[in-house]
Amino acid sequence: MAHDNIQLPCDGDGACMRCKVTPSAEETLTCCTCATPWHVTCLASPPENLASTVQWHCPDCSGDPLPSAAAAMDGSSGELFAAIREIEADGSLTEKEKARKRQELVSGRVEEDDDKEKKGKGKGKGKGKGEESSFLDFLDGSLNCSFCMQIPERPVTTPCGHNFCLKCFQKWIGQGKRTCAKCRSTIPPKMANQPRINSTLVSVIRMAKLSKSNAAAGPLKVYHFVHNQDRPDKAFTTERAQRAGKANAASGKIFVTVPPDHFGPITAENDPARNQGVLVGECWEDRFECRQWGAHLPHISGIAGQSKYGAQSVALSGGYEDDEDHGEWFLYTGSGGRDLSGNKRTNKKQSFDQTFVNMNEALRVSCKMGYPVRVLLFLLMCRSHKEKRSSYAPEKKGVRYDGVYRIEKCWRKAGKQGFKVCRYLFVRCDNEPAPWTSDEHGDMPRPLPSIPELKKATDITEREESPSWDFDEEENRWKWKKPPPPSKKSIMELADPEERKRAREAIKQARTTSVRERLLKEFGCLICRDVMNLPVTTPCAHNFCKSCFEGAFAGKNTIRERSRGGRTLRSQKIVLHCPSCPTDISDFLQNLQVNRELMDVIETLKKKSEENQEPAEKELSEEQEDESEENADLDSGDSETGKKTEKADPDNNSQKPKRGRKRRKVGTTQGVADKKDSPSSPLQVQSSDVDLE
DNA sequence: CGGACTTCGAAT
DNA sequence: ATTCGAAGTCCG
Repeated sequence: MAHDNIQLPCDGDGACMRCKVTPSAEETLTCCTCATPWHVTCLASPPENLASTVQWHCPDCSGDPLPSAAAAMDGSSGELFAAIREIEADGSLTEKEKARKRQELVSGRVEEDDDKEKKGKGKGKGKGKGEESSFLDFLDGSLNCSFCMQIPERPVTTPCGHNFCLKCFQKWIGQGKRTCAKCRSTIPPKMANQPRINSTLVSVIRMAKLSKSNAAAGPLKVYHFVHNQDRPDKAFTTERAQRAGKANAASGKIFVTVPPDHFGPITAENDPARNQGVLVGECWEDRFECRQWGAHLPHISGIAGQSKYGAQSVALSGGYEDDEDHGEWFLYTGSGGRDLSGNKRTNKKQSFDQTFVNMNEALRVSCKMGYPVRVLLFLLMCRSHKEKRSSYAPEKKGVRYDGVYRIEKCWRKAGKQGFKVCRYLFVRCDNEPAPWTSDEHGDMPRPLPSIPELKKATDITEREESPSWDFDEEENRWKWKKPPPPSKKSIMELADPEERKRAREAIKQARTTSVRERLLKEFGCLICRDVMNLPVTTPCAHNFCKSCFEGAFAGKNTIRERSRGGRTLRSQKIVLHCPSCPTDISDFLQNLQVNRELMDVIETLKKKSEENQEPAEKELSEEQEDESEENADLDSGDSETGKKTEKADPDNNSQKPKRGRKRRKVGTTQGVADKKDSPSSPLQVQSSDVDLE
């Protein structure tokens, strides 16, 4: 569809997008502003002499940007181009350095010193060179933002399937550019005005960052607590549950090994399935899934706790009109005081005073003791659907773990409805940065905010003794200064040999399935639920297999012929909604581009998981040896669990050239011996269930 | 949009 | 044993 008068650069593979030929070096001209290669012979007005070749601007950079934007920017863009030219002319810089400097200019960010940000803010974790390189190895540079050449921060994806940092992208747009910096496709105005963060890519990057620590993970430590192992992997799987709503579902298996009365962050040693713990910013579809990862156990109640012991977590959902959320700190309202008799689970009306009993008292105990309280935020319940959503607002609905907070004070006051409510001041105290910041470090102790309502408060409670969870000045991090309260549950459960046995099984199972599970969780197509094949990213930042996405609109035209009385009138555009949200994506559908960068990463991960398969099996067999006396009943017991097995693998494999096979020929004889046709693991049940949605 | 229906853990 | 809770879904 390329018209002759449209100028196009070379694509990511170096082929001219106009004539489809890959030009030789002599025939390639590189723009000195944006560093994009162009095919000389396809240019409408190629440079006339050598001098102008050296400092050549491509048609996109030399021409005026959008008139309105150019007017708004006035003379500054001229200065910018001059500065960029200067960088390009500097022979002492490598290409990468030039790219970085260009990006600094465009983004307005000035970093005098490369290492500065890496060294600052101690935190012991040290984003040293080693970690960085393994991180890059893993992603193989395929996701790098074209502006800054780094792993994209807050990645956004253009409809043409290219990924950039949100900030870099916005600066580019701010310069009046309306074409993709990589392929020169036009960027639709909606994307330009309101780029959405691609949360799947965020997950990719997070996984990549963790890959090193996971790879180095040693043998599993003794679990502390495991229960509900006979439950399904996912809540809401039975037919009955589907009929009656999600509340009917048996809540799923608990994946982490913390006791239900565990305080504070959930760390890697209690996460045998992933060996990463529950990370700040982790999101779940609903409260069932959140519960399975141990973050907030009650399925309905907003507060997890015991009145004599303390509260472990709270859910912040905006269900109480008196709540105020300021991010790093917020005011929380206690429970009770509402008449929920019968089935009025949604009654918002207060009909009597709240007192410090039950869960409210549990929160007060945590306040007095200075325990860390996990905070779960219900997304899209605090923020209205209607208000213009910022780039930072997650596009998914669900629950997000925001880290641990301390309750610095609590009191009672008259609520908006006249009845007294219990109030709690939560202040963040987590070693990981909050999901909404780009900080490298977690919280530092901060002064308490001033709370006007305290003047009218009664029953004010403050901490008297020193807090259990506090900031350690020497280590520069939050930690338990006093031992956390001992779990009252775990000891009992550990004493039960039956539980122990099941726990071991669960851990084994978790290990063998974890890679695949994570792939599925992070890269599942929102339609087929399998790992994405040929991923496409919508402008609203949702990801699907190309075929699923197209399938969803099969038979629907984007243009409707309006006819009345036999006469054809003007054609009218049809609005087609994204399968995951109400965004109109009919324009995007017209020219569907695969997110090849994302696809590459998925391929890498798939390969990696194949390679991991063998070591995992080996470890499994070792473990089976040392508990062989228990093995007899293992196989018989498990067979009825109609688990959702991943059936799509054979299909996928058959479509792709089998690189894995080729590589394996190195150690053929041994490889064949190791490789069984069907894994012996008991979770490979016959996949009779074609369990769709 | 509001009511009926369901689940699980905790507190009593 | 019984009650209740910052839930989720279907149905009218």
